[in-house]
Amino acid sequence: MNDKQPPTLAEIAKMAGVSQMTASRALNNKPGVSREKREEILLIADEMGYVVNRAAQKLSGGRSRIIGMIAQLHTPFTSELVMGAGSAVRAAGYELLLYSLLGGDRRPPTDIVSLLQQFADGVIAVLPYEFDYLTTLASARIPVVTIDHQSEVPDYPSIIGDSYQGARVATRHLIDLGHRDIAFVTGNERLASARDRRRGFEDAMRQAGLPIRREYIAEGDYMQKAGFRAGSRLAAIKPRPTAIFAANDISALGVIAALREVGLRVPDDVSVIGFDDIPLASQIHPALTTIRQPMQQMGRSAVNTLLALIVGLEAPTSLITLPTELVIRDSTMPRRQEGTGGD
Amino acid sequence: MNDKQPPTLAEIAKMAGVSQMTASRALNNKPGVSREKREEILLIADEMGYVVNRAAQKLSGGRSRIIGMIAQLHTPFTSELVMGAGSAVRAAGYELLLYSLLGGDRRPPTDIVSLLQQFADGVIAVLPYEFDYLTTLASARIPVVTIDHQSEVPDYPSIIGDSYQGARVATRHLIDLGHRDIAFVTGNERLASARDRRRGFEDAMRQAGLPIRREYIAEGDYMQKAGFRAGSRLAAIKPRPTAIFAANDISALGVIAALREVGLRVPDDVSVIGFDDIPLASQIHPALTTIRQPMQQMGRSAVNTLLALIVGLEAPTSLITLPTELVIRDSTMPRRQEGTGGD
DNA sequence: GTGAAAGCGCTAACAT
DNA sequence: ATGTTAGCGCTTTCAC
Repeated sequence: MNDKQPPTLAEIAKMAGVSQMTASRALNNKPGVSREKREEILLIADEMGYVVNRAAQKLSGGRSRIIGMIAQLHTPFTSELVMGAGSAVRAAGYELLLYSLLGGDRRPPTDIVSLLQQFADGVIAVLPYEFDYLTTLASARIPVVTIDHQSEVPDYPSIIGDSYQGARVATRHLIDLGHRDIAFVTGNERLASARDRRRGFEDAMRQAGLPIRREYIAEGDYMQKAGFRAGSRLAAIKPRPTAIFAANDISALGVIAALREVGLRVPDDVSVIGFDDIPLASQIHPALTTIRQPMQQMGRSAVNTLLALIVGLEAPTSLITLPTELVIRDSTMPRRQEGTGGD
Repeated sequence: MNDKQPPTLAEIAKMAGVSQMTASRALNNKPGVSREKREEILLIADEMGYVVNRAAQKLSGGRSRIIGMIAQLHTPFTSELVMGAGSAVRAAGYELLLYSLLGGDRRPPTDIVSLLQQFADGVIAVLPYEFDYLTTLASARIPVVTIDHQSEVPDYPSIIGDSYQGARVATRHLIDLGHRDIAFVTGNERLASARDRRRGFEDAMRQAGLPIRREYIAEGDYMQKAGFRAGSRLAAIKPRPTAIFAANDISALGVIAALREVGLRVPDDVSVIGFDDIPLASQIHPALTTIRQPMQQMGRSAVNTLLALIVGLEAPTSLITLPTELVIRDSTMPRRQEGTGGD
């Protein structure tokens, strides 16, 4: 381990024969330095391998040029969010630091957010909790933007995919294929997106004049395990649904696995449609019909909204809704005419 | 946005009628404070919602109790690592902050690591690069532990799964099933794990007296896309391999998708075995036979090694190799006796 | 255009 | 057991 300490601003300044402030201004691209000096300072800093200490930068009241993000990272959905946010952040000369909620976390991550606030200029929150937890936050010293998490009275700007419309379109797709016995696997209904998808499903059914059977609404939570349980339950009901709309792709995978376990084929026996269009959706067999949500773009929008807030601009709107889109693949097909649904 | 600034140590100290240092000692569980005062200080801090500013803490030479981790987060493998590391870190009263390498990143993340070092007491690196990049690091002011990334001359302690043994066992499994025409899809060979798996494959083949055909070694990089390409290529070779060993599960998924696309069935026409045992492996169809790597435990080991280093202990060993294990599921089966492999 | 002083919130080191 | 001093690396004033 070579332990030569990294150079500090003071050292760079001394080498360049200027004051710390001048060096600081030069390195931060701020006015008030002659072109000559600026170039020399930059050169020296580069040669010395100078890297600004962002902790000190932030502590002294400046910008750290870091965006914090808090999310349950081990899902394809948040992975895509991170990729989108990451590229947007870099394009703006910032860096993204992440905090991952663990699976079982139920507690409000209050101190985590304040931790992030100590380092970052803004934070993006993707929380699988009721909104209350967020508003409980000790203080919002820096801007916060949420994804997939709008509240009725938005305290923070939010980016969401159009879950309601997407769910309607998904349901409509199934109906157009001739299905009438359609089941729904809910998401984590502490999240508005899950409630919206359910509403979308129900409204579409109603508008088609189709009944919404209580047993056909199976509880899920956006995770595969619950999707599997829901699928098992639904497979056992008589008459069995001929189509299932799962609130997201991950739970659709669970549903499909459960269906298979009892010998049902997808889509021949049961059509399945998901939501999100995670990368995996197109890779599995059968390729999943789903509603595409522009996840990477959601990450980017969150960053851009945050960046605007950091610079002091008001957020253009407090709720940005991005459109969703039906992607038809192989897991849905027209209802079979024989009395399949029955038994 | 309520903007009451969070209280500082100074305020807590004043409220408790003690000096800052006493408050600091009390809050950090350090000796030198009477039980009475300590309790009062803790109480006040709690009531005021005091949260230590870790940036300041670190800057002043203390511990921030943060572990940094840098990895390409959007893979199931690293997700598991993060979960393991996250739980270990919490158990020790630390927090984990992550930096995600983006897909296309080729450049050495030098300044990122130094960024992390400014905040954290130690960093875990999972780098999809040659080791050189890491050693290039400006300075190692704080301990660094790597996962899946040992070098020949380890500068940093490393945690790895036993890729060589695992690959031998995987290959042996295929051989025991009667396969002779066995193909191998490589991993990202800039990583030692990928090279080890290839060696394990080759040694097992050799020891069984089986030939290693050049065309049966298809280049991959641990990602699904490359797995798909490899699968397509292998499917077209005559005689076609009757079994394929993919260097990790993700590329095995790609292989399977490619096989399916040309009408081949898994495992009936071609057996496929992966490596890692990501959660998805058991969920897809057919459930994937694979070599289990204790990913969460690898994350935990990395944290514990790091923690020891932080406390000043020497790392017990500089290379911790965790055992791997064969998990037989449905994607492999005995070679069919009819002249299948041929055409 | 440049610099000096002060301080962000905290903790080591050295008092007492 | 407790307090005082100094300083981490930087940026904000406010000078010139």
